[in-house]
Amino acid sequence: MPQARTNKAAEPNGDAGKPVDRRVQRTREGLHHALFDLILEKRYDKITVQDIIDRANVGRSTFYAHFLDKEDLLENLLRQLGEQLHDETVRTTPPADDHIVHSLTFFVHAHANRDFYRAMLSGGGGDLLLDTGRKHFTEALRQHLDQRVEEGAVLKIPTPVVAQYLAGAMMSVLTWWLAQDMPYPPEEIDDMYQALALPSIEALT
Amino acid sequence: MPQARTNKAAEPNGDAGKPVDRRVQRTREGLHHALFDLILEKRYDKITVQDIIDRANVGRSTFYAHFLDKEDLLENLLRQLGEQLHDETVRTTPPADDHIVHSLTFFVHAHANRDFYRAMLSGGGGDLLLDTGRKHFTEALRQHLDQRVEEGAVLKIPTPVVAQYLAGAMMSVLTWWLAQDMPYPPEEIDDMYQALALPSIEALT
Amino acid sequence: MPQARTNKAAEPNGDAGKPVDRRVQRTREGLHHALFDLILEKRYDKITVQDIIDRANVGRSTFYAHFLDKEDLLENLLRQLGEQLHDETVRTTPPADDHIVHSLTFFVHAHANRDFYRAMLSGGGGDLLLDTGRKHFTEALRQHLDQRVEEGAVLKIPTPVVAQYLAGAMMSVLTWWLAQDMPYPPEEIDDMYQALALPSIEALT
Amino acid sequence: MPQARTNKAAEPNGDAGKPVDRRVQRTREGLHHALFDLILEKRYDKITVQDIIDRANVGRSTFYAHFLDKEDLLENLLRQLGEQLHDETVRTTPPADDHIVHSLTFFVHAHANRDFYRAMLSGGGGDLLLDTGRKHFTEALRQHLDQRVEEGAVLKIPTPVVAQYLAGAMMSVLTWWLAQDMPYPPEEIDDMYQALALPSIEALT
DNA sequence: TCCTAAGCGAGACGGTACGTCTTGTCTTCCA
DNA sequence: TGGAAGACAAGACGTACCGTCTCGCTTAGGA
Repeated sequence: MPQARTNKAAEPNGDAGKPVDRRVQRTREGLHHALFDLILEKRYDKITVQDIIDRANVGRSTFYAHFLDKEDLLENLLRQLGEQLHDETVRTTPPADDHIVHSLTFFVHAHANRDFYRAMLSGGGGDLLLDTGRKHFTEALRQHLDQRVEEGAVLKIPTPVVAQYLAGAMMSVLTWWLAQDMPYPPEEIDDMYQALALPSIEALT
Repeated sequence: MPQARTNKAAEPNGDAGKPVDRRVQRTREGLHHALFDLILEKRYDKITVQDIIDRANVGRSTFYAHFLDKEDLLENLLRQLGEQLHDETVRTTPPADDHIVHSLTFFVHAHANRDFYRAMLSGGGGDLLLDTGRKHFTEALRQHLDQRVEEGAVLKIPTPVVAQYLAGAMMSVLTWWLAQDMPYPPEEIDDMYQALALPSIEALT
Repeated sequence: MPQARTNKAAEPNGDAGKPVDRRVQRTREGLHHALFDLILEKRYDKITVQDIIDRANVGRSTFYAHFLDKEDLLENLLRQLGEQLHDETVRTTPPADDHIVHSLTFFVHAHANRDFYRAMLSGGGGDLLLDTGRKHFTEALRQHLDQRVEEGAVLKIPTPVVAQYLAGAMMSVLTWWLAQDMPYPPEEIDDMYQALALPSIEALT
Repeated sequence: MPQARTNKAAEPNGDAGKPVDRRVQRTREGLHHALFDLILEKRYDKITVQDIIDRANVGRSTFYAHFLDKEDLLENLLRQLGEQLHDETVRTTPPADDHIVHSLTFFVHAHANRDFYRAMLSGGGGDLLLDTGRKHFTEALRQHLDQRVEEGAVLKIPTPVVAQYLAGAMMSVLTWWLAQDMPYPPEEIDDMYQALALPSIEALT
């Protein structure tokens, strides 16, 4: 019976609760790095736990003390990357933006980490990556739309359907763009996405 | 080295070359059935080749004589379902249709086979199902759009991007709809999809 | 849950029941040999299942398909050696023998297989070897003594105690003799054993 | 490289050199107790170091600061019990005794500590117990026999062989007696042992 | 009485072996 | 004699212990 584990990096916020052995932090980061590097080298679904712990110079039991399995580690890694992405989004947002959602940031982030993204999408781990991305995106859209509803707008189509529609379209375009070796710069592909998405949204009310 | 195998269902049409041992056909169908049933019972990615051959009352080597692996069998099974879907599409199409593609058929088919679809999407085999669906859909869209280009229309956005966008949106909505236990009848969810897709297409020219 | 397994070499006797794949027999013998060889090379309790299967060129699961664990394999091996010993005992017995039990055969057998015996006794697997030996010996003694009782003899001490006493003494002398690098030929050490054992037996009635 | 450790209980005699933190003594005793108790509860070879330190409320490193491993701890424990046995032997010896060695004390001691003995013998730790016992016994016999030789006796059989023979027989009878749930009182089983051993010794000269 | 070195609990860690599981190949037997 | 049954090699999995180690806390014993 795989018992629940912490799976939490030490909260970076002020000095709180647990002291958290510095070793723990180092071990977790080492495993993150090891997986990240390995993904760039071989298909995700061919990577074994043994590969990871060899790379990270970590004992087998240590791995299982921190993560439930390879996938759990990946989720953690993705969460971290997601937070990094989110920080960028928030920090770099131009105040006035006629785009419904920060889709550009996605494309830029994918472009910057193209090797990793491509490796994930073609190596069998794409599901998790896309699901994570879709979830973020859907959430952002939902908030945007709900806000408009609160402002009095009346939508012909339920919010979740719209959010799901636009997020799925986004992920699909992103995937295709990466698989084609990014034949357009991030800004251009984003323009296309927005050009397709905006009419749908405008037609909502 | 996994050598190439037949991987072809025996052509059912009378004329063709091979006589095709009736036993072969029976074996293949037995395996199809076994996998289909098992998918309804347990997560796809927890189903083992052993499970399948036990269910089908077939020896291990027999399985590998017909299919490369579990996934190959699934592809075969999906192809069969796809053909069934295609037949329905073609047969039932109303001649004049303001919808760009036969999205309704997808929803209807998913509704009819909801248990199977849901099992696939939540059991780890969703990728293959969605990819197959997306491929069909993308292809239909591409043909539709190319035809319009040939008729002289000038599109602001490259055809493949549009096709990918709309297909991805479709799959995403379909997935959400199934995961939510189909809160709308197929016709209604399809209307929503079309309501979102049409403005984008009209804005293309 | 480790389920019960066959643990039976195919009966060599005429044509009976199971056909028994020849491979099975070969695998079992290969594992026997591998363990036997390894025992001569390193302490028994430092031998791992991995060592054994590497040596025998056998897959891990194959090992566990045939034996419960390392100890189970050893038991099988010892049983085989025991049968070999028993055959010798029966075959070579001089019809008239003033010795109470065939102790000489033990010493001779140990002498012939001295490397194996010594390795077992010093390598942590002595228990099993001695228990097997003691069991054989005790049984032989019990039969001898019971027969005398049936012939009308009256013993001052219960048969099992006597059998246990003499068998334990035997194993102890055997162990010591081997540990000392057999400072006497088998016949001589056996004479000593008999010289010590006979007075006890004669005093019984 | 496991370095040598003290492995010595603090000399109880007052004057000696080192002051020896009282905590040390307490810790060692706690571990002894913990192991002793655990042996009565579960098979010796299923007891882990973790079990022991949990029971003793001791840190892992503390355990290894005092003992090399589980077996080392057991040896210590047995040595302690052995000294207790030896004290009894010496203290309670009747001045004149026609028995060659104090075999009775063994039986009595085993009877008094029957639970512990039985647990050891059936739990995989019997070897160490019996070896310790056999060593004590052999030594006592050797002294007895050597003394007789010095008195001019001529033995037909080398002393070590005889000692080994009688000690092994003793341990074997003891083991059997315990395994049978002690069907005779200690005095009776000892009488049997002596009745079997004495004729052998008398026949020596 | 204070101070300091030691003993200690707690437990993270690298390692190793275990017994289980699944895969895709290969051999044997049987119809 | 061709195909089904299933034995097999390979190797990853998650678990269980081991013996080492690094932390701070507590505490005895010499100053």
